[in-house]
Amino acid sequence: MKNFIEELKWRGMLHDSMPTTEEHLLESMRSAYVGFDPTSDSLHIGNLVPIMLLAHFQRCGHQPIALVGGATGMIGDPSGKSSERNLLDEKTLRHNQEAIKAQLSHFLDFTSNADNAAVLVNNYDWMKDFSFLEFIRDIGKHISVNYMMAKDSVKNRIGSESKEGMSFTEFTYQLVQGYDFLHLYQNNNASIQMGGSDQWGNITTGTELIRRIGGGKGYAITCPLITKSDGSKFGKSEGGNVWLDAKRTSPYKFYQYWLNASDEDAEKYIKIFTFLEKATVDALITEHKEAPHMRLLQKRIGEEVTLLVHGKDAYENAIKASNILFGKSTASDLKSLDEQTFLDVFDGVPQATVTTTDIEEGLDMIGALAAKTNFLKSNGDARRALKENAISVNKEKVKDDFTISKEDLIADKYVLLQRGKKTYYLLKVE
RNA sequence: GGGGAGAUACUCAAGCGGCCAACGAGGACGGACUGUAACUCCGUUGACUAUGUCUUCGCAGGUUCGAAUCCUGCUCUCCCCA
Repeated sequence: MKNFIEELKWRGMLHDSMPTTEEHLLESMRSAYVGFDPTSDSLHIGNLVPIMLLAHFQRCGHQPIALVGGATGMIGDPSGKSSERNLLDEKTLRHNQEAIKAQLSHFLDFTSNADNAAVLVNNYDWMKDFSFLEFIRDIGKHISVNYMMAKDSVKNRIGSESKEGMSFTEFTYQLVQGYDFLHLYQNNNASIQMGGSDQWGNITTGTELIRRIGGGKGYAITCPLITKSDGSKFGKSEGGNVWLDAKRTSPYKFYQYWLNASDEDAEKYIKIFTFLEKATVDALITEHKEAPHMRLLQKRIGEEVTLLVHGKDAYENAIKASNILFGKSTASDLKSLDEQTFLDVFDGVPQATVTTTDIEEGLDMIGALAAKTNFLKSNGDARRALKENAISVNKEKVKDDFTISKEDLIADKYVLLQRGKKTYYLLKVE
């Protein structure tokens, strides 16, 4: 049995654990669970850390349990600034649960016959028939309000600086989550709950219940919350969350998110988000430091994580797309792309439509940039940009005397316009 | 209620009768450099049928050959005294 705690330590994934957790894990196979919020049908990379906790846990020979918080998701965890939750109907809940399981199965083995095959549970299943009266009698009785009030998640909300206050529902959250732990302890033999360091308070409420009601011992392991060296929030790009679902965040953008990590962050990420061995990671870091401009670390993280989440084809397309946007690709590279990949790459780029007649007559650059498309705000702006040598058609710099003709079409209907290095416009011919 | 100062482009801020599409700084964008980074350097930053024309300096009038600039009224902002 591999030492899970050791593994977490060198990866920088251990924030805190209860005393004797390590011994408990070394004794025999154990089961640990992590909760996921099913308010959406996709996880995002913010969920990746707890996922990796479970994945490493399984690789160390233990059994991971993924808990979908159908019940708790309705309440809203007061740790952090959750806004009011919408109630999910059961159909949506089940749909989300299946989608989440599909994503988790890239990291966890649900199907093997081994003892430590992963399990997915939904707390809605045991909470939905639990009446309020039963709950306050059987569970609430064992935990004092004083104990609950001492938690940071509660203190922060009822202190005098807090303007918001907190509803009874939110206050109850820790009890419900705590009960999950007790339930899994009794029914799934789960003795450990893992989560982000903000979950410590909620987890200990669970171990408290296990001690008082179950007469046993529960353990807690938390991991640090991931930060970025520039202070911005991990897992967000301009467009919002970076999702694991390719429909929400294209594999190309997903790959780019990792590639754009700073050197400092990359050293942390490669330990946390890949399964690479310590020796490999150390070698990579040394190599990276010798030639930081090669960005070996970022590329490797992007590769490992994209392969894991989206698979080989998607990863290769992401590389191809990256080379087209940032590498020295040519018009012929562009034309070799099939239409779907082309559209994926330029997803979100401003588009405009011109007629086939425009192209047949030869579309001049002023028309293509401003007069007919409004990509730039005036004809003068377009002239200026041309004079600055800033405009490319299909990745090749053009002057103001250039006209777009049939030969420039990609997949027979697109022309890629570009101002400077990063600003793209897509001209569609109909 | 009385007195004073002000309103200029994305922001700050010069200009106080012709040389003003309006100094300068920041931002933004582009070019060179670079690691799809940072820094640095250079350029662009009202519109257009463009060595020219048109529309802009709180709003509306007026004086003048000529107004961002002077005058009158209005709107708004800030400050001081009551």
